[in-house]
Amino acid sequence: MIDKLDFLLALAREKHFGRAAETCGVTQPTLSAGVKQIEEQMGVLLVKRGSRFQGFTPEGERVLEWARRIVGDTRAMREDIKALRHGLTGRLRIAAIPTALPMVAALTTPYRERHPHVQFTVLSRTSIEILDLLENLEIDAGISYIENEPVGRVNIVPLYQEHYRLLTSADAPLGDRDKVTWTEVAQLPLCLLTPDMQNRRIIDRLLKSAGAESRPTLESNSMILLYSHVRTGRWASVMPEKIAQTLGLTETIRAIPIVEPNAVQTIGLVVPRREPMMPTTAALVTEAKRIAPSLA
Amino acid sequence: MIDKLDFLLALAREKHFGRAAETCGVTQPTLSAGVKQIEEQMGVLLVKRGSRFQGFTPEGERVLEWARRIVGDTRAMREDIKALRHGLTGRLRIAAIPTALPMVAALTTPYRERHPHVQFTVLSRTSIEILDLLENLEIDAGISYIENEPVGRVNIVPLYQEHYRLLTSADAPLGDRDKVTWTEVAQLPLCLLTPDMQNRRIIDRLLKSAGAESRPTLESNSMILLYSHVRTGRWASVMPEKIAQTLGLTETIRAIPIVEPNAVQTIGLVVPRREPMMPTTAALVTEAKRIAPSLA
DNA sequence: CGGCTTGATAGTCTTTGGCTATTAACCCAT
DNA sequence: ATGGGTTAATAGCCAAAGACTATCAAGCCG
Repeated sequence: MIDKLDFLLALAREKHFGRAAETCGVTQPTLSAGVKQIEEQMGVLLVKRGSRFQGFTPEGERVLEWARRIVGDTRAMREDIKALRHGLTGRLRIAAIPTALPMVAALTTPYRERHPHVQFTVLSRTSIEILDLLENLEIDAGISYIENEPVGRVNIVPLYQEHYRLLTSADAPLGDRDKVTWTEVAQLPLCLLTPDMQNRRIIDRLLKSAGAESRPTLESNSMILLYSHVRTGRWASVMPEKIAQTLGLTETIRAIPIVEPNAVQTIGLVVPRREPMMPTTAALVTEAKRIAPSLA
Repeated sequence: MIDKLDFLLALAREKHFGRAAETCGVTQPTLSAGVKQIEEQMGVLLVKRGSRFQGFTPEGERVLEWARRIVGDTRAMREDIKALRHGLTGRLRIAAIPTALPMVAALTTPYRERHPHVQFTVLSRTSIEILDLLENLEIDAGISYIENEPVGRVNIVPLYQEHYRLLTSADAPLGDRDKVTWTEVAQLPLCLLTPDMQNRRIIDRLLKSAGAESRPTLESNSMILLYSHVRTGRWASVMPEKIAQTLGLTETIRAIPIVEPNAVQTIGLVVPRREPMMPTTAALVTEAKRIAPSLA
């Protein structure tokens, strides 16, 4: 029964019977039969069919919600019992927005001190994708913006605040300043993240509210790429303070506070709202609460 | 898998392999094998054995908690989908403390107006038993005292307040009074519920704090029995106002307010804390919230 | 020590679940 | 239109799981 619900989750992820079957480690006919069996038990069609996958019926969507809970709880139970016997083990899957990646180490390092047998997988994703992955049980925790609070069934632990800096060469325009305004920043040719990243949308909003338009000269979804351009001394970018520090400032590259307004965004840990949590996830929440004050 | 978890729940209820198997509709070896299989999957002994059932190991208790959630959610899912198709159907299982039984009709009657296809099972139980039944998924909702708030994973909807009355014949001692004190009441030979009922324990506490001892002449777990004694005119009892009204006052039997103190206990609906709830249970909560003000 | 209760074990049979191979429906490009 | 390519359903087969009956072993109690 639970395996069949898992089939359904895979189908929701992949939107394709064959691929869903593959991720479940079964063949396509097996997955088809499994889905059909749930439909018979429920007495309703759950999947809209027609020679190819066409999405779920309303009942199907509802069953999916339940399936996420049930499958999630089942896995959590297994982990829970395993932790009772062997301490914390297994793999903790985390996804973080690119600008938060440098802060992940602040979480994983003390975590590993306490629980050396836990392995980590850390993915760089957009804030939207993170919520999606959480929902589909593909990650155990996310690190993302937490302003628009409760999007879905998640719990939130604030971690730190993003402050924005203009990254530029000391001898470039504005490079000698102690602080700059958003209006001034808007005049520069910038390297920014692509618009699917919330960081970019936040910066766009700030530029716009300063009366300027966002017209970045270069877009990328990689902070490394943005930074390597800035390092040449010929480009400028806007980055959160923490990541700018981590990437390392040289004598020639400066990170200048941007004011008017002195914008702030809160970044936090996002975990599935499940009671109790998986033990590995619970330990991550504990760690987050522990270190949050020291990051403030 | 889910069936096996259900075996485990049955075993927790019955504390006996044979009887548990019977309630699950399987034979004893089948249940034994099922339990053993979960133990193998988890890699831990869950049940303490020794020629007869001796309770659960700590890991077993933990698995039980998860099993309750998972099995409960699975049933809720089935009900949920069924409700989407056929409207609300099925059986709603309620347990209430004896003194609250007359109020159940205030809930079931409007409920039935809206959802005529739902059938009811209403049990009279002690407040302790109600929490136990809720925990073990044997009832969908309870009606009980809600003072010592969150005992376990439940949600609560206040319904009304119990006020205490002395039930006695008009020509018996105190029978002509407009109100009496607890100290006075303590002097009478009373018919009260048995001490396993919380109502009795509350009354005992009130009598004690009035400096008197509780020495009921007659104890029973049935309100009907208590009332039938009072009706003879030779006995007296202490009952909540609502049930006294329902049982019917005659010209000779009076319900006299008891003061010093004018004690009050809140009675409420208690449902499993599950998100979302079973649709039939959710409808009951809606109904409870609707009628609560009119009972105040 | 012997009968009774309770849970485990053995042996048999049915059901379920998974696989491969094939078919049917549809999309689309020629 | 028509034929190739894709995608899900169906058929047929086999292995594994699950459930039942019958029996056994360990305690318990008189």
